[in-house]
Amino acid sequence: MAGNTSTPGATVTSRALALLGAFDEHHRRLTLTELADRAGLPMPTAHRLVGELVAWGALVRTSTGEYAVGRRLWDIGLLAPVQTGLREVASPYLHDLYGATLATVHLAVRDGTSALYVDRLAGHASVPVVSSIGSRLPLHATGVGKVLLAHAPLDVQHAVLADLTRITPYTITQPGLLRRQLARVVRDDYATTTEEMSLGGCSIAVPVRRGPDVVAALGMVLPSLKDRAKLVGALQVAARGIGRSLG
Amino acid sequence: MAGNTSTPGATVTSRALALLGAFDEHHRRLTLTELADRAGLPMPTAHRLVGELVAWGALVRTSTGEYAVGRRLWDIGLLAPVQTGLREVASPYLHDLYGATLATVHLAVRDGTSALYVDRLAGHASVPVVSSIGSRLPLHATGVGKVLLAHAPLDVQHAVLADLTRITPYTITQPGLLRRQLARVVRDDYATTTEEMSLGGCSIAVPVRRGPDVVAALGMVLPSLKDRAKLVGALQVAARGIGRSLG
DNA sequence: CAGGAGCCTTCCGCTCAGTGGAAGACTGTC
DNA sequence: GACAGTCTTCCACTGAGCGGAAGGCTCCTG
Repeated sequence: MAGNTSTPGATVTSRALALLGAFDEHHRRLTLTELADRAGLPMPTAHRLVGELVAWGALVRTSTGEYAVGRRLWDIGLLAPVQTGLREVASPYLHDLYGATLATVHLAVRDGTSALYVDRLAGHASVPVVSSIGSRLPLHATGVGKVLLAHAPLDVQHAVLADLTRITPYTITQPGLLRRQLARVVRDDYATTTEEMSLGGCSIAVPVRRGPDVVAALGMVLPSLKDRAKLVGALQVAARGIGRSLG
Repeated sequence: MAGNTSTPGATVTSRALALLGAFDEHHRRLTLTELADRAGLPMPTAHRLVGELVAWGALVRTSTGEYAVGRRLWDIGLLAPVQTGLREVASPYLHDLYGATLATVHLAVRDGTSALYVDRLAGHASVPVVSSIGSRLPLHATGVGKVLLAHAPLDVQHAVLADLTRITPYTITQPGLLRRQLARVVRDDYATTTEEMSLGGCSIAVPVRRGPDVVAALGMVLPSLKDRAKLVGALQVAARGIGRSLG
């Protein structure tokens, strides 16, 4: 829109969105300079656009002069269908599970080749875990991930099996081994991990089905897998309940 | 940006944001026509901007051809400081409370003259309630609202007391009566409502303090207030825990 | 306390990105 | 098969947006 643009072809909208995209889990607060830098915009341009975003409420300026994501974007983000159906429906079941076991409970969906954590419950007594709502973790190293992977299209499985990054010494990095595990996940209808994502943490997960389709995975993180049978039972009851409520 | 604009002075960014702002709790899915209408833009303009927003992931097009808020906006919305501190810290305490009582548990902050629900837990056994995460309800008709109002600046109190809309036959609409209740809330350190927001639902709420400041309110919704003393105790223990964790 | 490094903000002339009416395509409905 | 409702594409006109340059402002540091 301007004569002397340094990057002809870039739209105003794309610049504004680049500013929003400059924020991520590790950059929740940014100065104007950082914002301009991360969005690849000259300072004056960033300054003007950021001013508009702040005026609207997409961003806020903190008392320290830094910028953060604003409440209005938070509002609108919550309207995303990511949760509207699934999360809303699953919420009571997650609480039930949490109440019964006091372990960290997770609800995740597959987003490309990652597991996207849609909801998470963690109490005081729970094992500390790395996930948080909205975070993405690899499919091959988490309980919910293995469930989602086992029921994913073949091209996704191939892509994931071709790149098994090691996270802990116990992470499975051999495609053949993981492939056999996935077959077992389909057969037994649940998956487990043992310190594959974080040391000291094990997990169990089951698929959530809407009709015949696996739409999500429900899992929990524990210090050990000793009560496996009981936990799988509890998870499956909750998963069926969620599936039924999804209609 | 354009020669023949119908509304000179409006920036591209403001138009794009207007499109995002077209979504709200009651309009989670919109057709292009509705979007253009609600954003006050001509169809072709809306079409082009929406295309960019979809390409970036701010919006998604559903299988029915309607538009909804996209996953990427959801991601970024979650980074808002609204929850980062408070919600994260409070989460385990809410679960503890839920586990102990199985009632709907709420965490709210004051946003202007409304109570903004930052988190909510509801199980199967709980009374059905209107609130959901991200929703705003009036300060004068909810338990958490009364707590927040009682500790709000005087100008906010005046503004709210001047406009007490009736929601149920039991909603308090007399300023004098509410004023006396607020004094009691400050004295007793908890608030109650009886079918003032929704018929069949009562609530109890207590303030969450960070040092001397009331930063949030913690409440629960129940079919009756019979175990009031015990519930207030549980809420206050949780509220103090949250306050302490906030440092 | 001068000098300087890093921030942020304002200014302003150039120009191309953005605009939206008009027209066309693609549904479903009677 | 006409029609009403959606959505999509086209294109000539132009003012909104661009960003280099310059000016503030706030901390440092010697």
